[in-house]
Amino acid sequence: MTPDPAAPVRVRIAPSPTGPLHIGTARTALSNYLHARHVGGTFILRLEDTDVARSTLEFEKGILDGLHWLGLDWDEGPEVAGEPARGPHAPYRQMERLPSYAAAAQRLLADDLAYPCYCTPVELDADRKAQEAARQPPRYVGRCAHLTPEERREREAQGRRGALRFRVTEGVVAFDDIVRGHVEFDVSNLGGDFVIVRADGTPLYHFTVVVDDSAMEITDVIRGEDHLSNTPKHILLFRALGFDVPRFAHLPLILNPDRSKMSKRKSQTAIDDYIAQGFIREALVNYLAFLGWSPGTEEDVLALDEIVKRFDLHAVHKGGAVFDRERLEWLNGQWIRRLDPDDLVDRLRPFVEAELAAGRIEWMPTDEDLRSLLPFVQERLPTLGAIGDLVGFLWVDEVDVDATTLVPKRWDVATTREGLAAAREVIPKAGEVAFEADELEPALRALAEARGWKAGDLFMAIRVAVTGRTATPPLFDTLVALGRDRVLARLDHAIEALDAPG
RNA sequence: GCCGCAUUCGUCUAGAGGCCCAGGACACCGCCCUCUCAAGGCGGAGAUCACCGGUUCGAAUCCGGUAUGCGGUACCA
Repeated sequence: MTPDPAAPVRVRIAPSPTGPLHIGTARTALSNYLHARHVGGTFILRLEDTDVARSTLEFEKGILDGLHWLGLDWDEGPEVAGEPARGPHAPYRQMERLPSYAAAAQRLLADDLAYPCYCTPVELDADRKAQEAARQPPRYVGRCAHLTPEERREREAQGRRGALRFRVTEGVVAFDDIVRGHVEFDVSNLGGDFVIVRADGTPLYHFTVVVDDSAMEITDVIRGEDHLSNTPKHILLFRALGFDVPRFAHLPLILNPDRSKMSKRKSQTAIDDYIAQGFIREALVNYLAFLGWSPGTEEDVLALDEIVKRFDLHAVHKGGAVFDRERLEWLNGQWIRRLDPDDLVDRLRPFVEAELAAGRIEWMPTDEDLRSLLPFVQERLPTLGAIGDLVGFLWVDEVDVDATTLVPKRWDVATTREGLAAAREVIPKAGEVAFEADELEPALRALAEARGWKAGDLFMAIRVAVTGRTATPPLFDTLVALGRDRVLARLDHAIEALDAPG
């Protein structure tokens, strides 16, 4: 019945192209991937696009791109961008597998395990309302369950197209879920005979998932807990079709802060949005893997290959996990700091370009420019998208400085003017031979000491003058990055701003 | 309503009868480092292990019940 424990593991991720790649889908894909790689199994991608009304090619592409971006490569999957389908069970797109569902439906029909149902949406709605009013659980009333062939012909003759309903038998369906253990459902609570093929002939999820999982020889169905209650329907279908029933593993849900199922309404759910903000794949993968699972050690920053080694489906939790963006950001910072500098430059570039496109900076730095900033920028980036806020002042002609922020807390306007003027004199001299931090810092410290100023106050005045802000990377590295001429010009500009009335 | 699942610091988690009057991490607070901001180091606060019974010499860990939450209940997936 269940797969031979020794048989090679085959798992799949089966997204519906009805929206952008969702955090929950990514996590399910990751769990499947981790399990497959951990046990040396096969990871399959199947597109469940039978909801034609909501499925689009753009969403499909977005989901595939997102999965690739995460580094979750599949062994078998549909043809994309000119690449042929991979794997022995093509096609991997359900709308291209219609004949197999039709054949399976035919078998069920022939065996009288399913029947055409001509009930209209209006009738079904009325049934449901009546049941609700009578405080009964909603269930199909069986109006079409026992139509004679003549009655069916009659309806067809009237031009009515029947949906196909699967006959739900009696009894208890039990299975041993890998994460939840033994689970039982009384079939009488399933809501009666359920539709497996729409009146327009397109098959429904509960049906296609069973036909395909069987055809693709899936051994382990790893999916979200929201499918737990659907599982008995699937098992009934597997049995009716004479198929082996796979093992199941239902993952805990990812939750909104209020502990409801994570939703677009209450949380940021699209992977694309996280990418756009500068989260990196290493962090996202690391974070997602640790939602509802832990290696049982005190390690918390782990690369995908290390997670693969440690991953164990049996150790996955049963309880849902709230998505904690703050923790993701921390992990993102951890991973950004671990990035190779050249790699980081490559990843940063699109975000700098975005700053330019948004008009927040005025020109593009070169890769060398970017690279030279890394020693003091890398550890200050919680996300790649923070680059503009951090050092955007480097790539504009002038910065806005207002007299109030220019004056350090312990200083007054006159001292500030004096300090900046003195710095204006000292800096070019100190930097004459080499405009470097090692030259500038001692000179400015000496200046502060000579005047009896606290170095921090002088530095703050200079910082605001040349960057327009009070929080920046270390001052001397910043001065070097700006270059002598721009430093002097901005100092002059700041002194003018102090002199300006108001 | 019915069915199912779940419940350890605010959050993610460690824990599989004595090592736990519960450990780590994020966030928070303080100190150190320090030119600001980060990063880093050190320390602090934070969980009567949902509750009530039971089993046991001993329970976060086993059993039963209760509560609460969540999921499902579509000709969506």
